[in-house]
Amino acid sequence: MLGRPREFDIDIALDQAMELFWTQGYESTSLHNLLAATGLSKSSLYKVFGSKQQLFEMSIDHYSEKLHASMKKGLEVKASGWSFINDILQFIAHEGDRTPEPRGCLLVNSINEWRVRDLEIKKLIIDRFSTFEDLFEQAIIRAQREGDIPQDNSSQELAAFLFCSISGLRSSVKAGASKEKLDTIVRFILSSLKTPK
Amino acid sequence: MLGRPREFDIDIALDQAMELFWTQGYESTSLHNLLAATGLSKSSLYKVFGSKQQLFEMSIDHYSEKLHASMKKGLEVKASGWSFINDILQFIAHEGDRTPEPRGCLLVNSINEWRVRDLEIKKLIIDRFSTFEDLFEQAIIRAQREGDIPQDNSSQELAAFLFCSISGLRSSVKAGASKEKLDTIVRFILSSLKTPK
DNA sequence: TGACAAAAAGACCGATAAGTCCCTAAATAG
DNA sequence: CTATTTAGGGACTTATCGGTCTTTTTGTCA
Repeated sequence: MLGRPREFDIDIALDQAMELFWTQGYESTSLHNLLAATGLSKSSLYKVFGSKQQLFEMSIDHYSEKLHASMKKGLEVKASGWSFINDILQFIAHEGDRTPEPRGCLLVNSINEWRVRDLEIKKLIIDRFSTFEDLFEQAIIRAQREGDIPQDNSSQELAAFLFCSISGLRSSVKAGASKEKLDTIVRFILSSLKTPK
Repeated sequence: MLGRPREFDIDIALDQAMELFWTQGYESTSLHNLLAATGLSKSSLYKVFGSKQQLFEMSIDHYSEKLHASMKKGLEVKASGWSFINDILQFIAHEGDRTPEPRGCLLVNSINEWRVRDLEIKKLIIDRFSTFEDLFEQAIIRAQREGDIPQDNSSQELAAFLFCSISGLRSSVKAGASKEKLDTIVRFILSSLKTPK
């Protein structure tokens, strides 16, 4: 309790930094940008977050936890596992309607950006990926139980396919595909999940 | 014919620069790296290619033309449209076997890297994308003619789906998915193409 | 009130970025 | 051989990068 009290909220600052990394990527985001976005001074940022890279890692964590929590909640709330999957695909496909410059998923962006350089970061990202794939599998298991997806295929394999499809959909959105094309892709993905192999 | 003759081959230098951008991305590739990779002097590089960004744009062109030519050739040579599609998916899925650090596709990487900043570059990349989607459509049309893909779905829509799936597959490869998982994904993609919707 | 502790401001640092420019080297044309 | 023309080497410029450190401010506790 001693000393001058902090004038900012760490969580809010982290959220703002995360938003910036999400929009711009790691390399293109300068310390200067981060200071402007968070309103922190350089010394405060370094004292609290250590370094740019550590702040990025914390941003990845923060993003994953936030998104995962909201999706987990979504899965619990939705009427069916199938509608959960459907809604996610729709939401992603229509990102271009909500913003002129779709930024996709921070994790997918980052796995593409962090190539050779830092294996620690890659590991961190990959680890988070599996969290989401697990969640998709839960949704698929539920949809199979509810009769919307045939039991012929293993839920794990279906989850891998769905995850891959979503990554591709993200790229297509970024590549500026038309609404019609995106709708078509979503239709195909959904239909593929329903088809016994 | 006047003056000191050039001591390097422009096309070779461009190819080397392209390889570097492909491996490292734009931001992470410094002029210094480019000079080392091409063996050019700074003045030569600027005289011939103008700037780092122009060199990158030329690299995108070069990559697209090279890849497109080889795929076009491949489509002509292959026994069937279906085997062409199959082989491409296998080739991409197994990139991890050929190199410890898969670099994916320069175009997909770049569309992810060039976010907000430069719309000209984004346009250039998107334009190249459609070239490949067209080629996929040709392959699908052929496979439909040959009876390997049902005619129920429009070739254009199938091409959009295939293209999206390939982008996703590339992300999965980069994310270090296991061989089994990648095989599963490929199996699902192929099966989806064969299924009337 | 005064000692103390922590936060904030921002001057400062070395490294490196992309890009310019000048000078020398090397070829040909006359 | 000389003049001309272009290529190449690399010093130089300006800006910005991530990161450190000192100084000042602002609070708490005794």
